[in-house]
Amino acid sequence: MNIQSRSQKSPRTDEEVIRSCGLFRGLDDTQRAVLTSMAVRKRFKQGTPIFVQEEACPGLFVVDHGLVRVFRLAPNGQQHVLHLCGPGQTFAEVAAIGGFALPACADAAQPAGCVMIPTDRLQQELALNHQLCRQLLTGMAFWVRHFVQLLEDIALRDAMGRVTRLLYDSPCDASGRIQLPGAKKDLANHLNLTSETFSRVLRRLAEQGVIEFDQDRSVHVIDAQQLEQLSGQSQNTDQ
Amino acid sequence: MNIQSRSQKSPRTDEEVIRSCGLFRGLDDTQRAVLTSMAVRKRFKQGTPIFVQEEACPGLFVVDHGLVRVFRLAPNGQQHVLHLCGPGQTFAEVAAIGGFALPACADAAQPAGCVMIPTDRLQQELALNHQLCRQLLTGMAFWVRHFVQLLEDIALRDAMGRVTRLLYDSPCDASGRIQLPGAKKDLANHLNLTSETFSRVLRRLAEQGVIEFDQDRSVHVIDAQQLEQLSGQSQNTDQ
DNA sequence: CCGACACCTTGACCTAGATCAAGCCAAAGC
DNA sequence: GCTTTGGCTTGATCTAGGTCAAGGTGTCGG
Repeated sequence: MNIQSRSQKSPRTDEEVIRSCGLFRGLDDTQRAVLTSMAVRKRFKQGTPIFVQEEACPGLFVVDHGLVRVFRLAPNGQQHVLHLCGPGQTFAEVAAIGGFALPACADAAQPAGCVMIPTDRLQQELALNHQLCRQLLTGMAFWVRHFVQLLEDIALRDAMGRVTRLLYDSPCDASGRIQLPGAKKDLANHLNLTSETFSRVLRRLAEQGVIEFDQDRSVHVIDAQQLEQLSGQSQNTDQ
Repeated sequence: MNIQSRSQKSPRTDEEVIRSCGLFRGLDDTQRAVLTSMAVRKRFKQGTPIFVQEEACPGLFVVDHGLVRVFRLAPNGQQHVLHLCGPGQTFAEVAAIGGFALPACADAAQPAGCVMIPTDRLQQELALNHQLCRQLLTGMAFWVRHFVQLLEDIALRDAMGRVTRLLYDSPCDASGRIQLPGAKKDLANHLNLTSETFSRVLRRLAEQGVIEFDQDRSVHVIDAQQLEQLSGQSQNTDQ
């Protein structure tokens, strides 16, 4: 529900991709040039694994286009989607910066192109570059806050609360149309729900006239006010 | 289950407290001296609030002695315990470093003494001190990893899995005795369980001969092997 | 010593959401 | 074109864990 007019032109230069990236916002041109000079292009077909957890971290990835699914694999095979990364977002930053093994797996949920900054070069640069260090430190702090939020959602909200919050936080165009990022099953999993429950909750919202489905798999928000209200509260307090 | 012989002498100097702190491990003496020079002592009686979420962050806290409960308050009054901080642990680091409002509340679960490094002075220092910056960056990365772990636990494990993992990760003395940190209700809440469920799971473990209760509210691990096995797997796969 | 109170335990229920199963539809492969 | 495959919906059922209620126990203040 954050109005956003984005026209994604796919083939961008490495420098453009890095500039579009929130984690690097605040760096000046020279700083960005340094990063750009280290950058390596990576391209992944839909469904291909990008890396698996416990491996050494190859580098910090910035998504140019497509969609990357970052998920944690439990010993029994269950998985939990930690993050769906679209253009401008980063993944594997934590391991690249902290210098430890990858805590999660990633694959391409849609055909994806990324810019990668190799771990060792990043580390070299961090050892010298104070401004970059500070920038990433702030970025990391935001990242922790994000996870605290996610934890709260999963711990304190019911299914309806989680879904409405997802919708409320999703970018939409001026007419209130939301393009869901990725498959519903992945979104559901990210919210720690089954796709069945996710589906049922959406139906319930449609029945209550809060949303409508468009033909092209997107969601149209009718009653933004009620959506906000539902997403603001945790647990079911209505009626 | 990590054997640990710690004899906690309560009245420590600020410098000692800061040295004992994991987040600052890796700093040399001069660096630590800088931090020490900024430090402010804080003392809290049991039950008193230390700060509430949404407020500006007063500083980065390091626990000297006692126990601090960091929790997130939902609009409807429910709360979720994010962290129980004992000696040597930090809290409010994220907001102090990132420079934003506090994402959670804190109060003293037991009478507690802390060393606080005020936000503004920390920020000043971060602007200049590259080594400190790098150190905290690594610390932050570990912190994110910790939260990912926590998320996985809550999302992917059942009650038994979460409790056994808590026990397995808790420090014990040489004879396998674990002193539970804080009240059971807080521990249970941290695991996103009710105290009732927590209680039942412990009883079940006792019935299976994995643990025993000591008179002094501590837990004695009998069958460490089985505990490890139970804590290693997610979801119930036995029998 | 006697409440008062907060924590913990235990039992009896109850519900949100998982699981199972069936069917639909669109894209992909042949 | 037909078949396969994978995602999505929907209904019927099951269950882990929450909720409610009733003690039990330890601690504190008087």
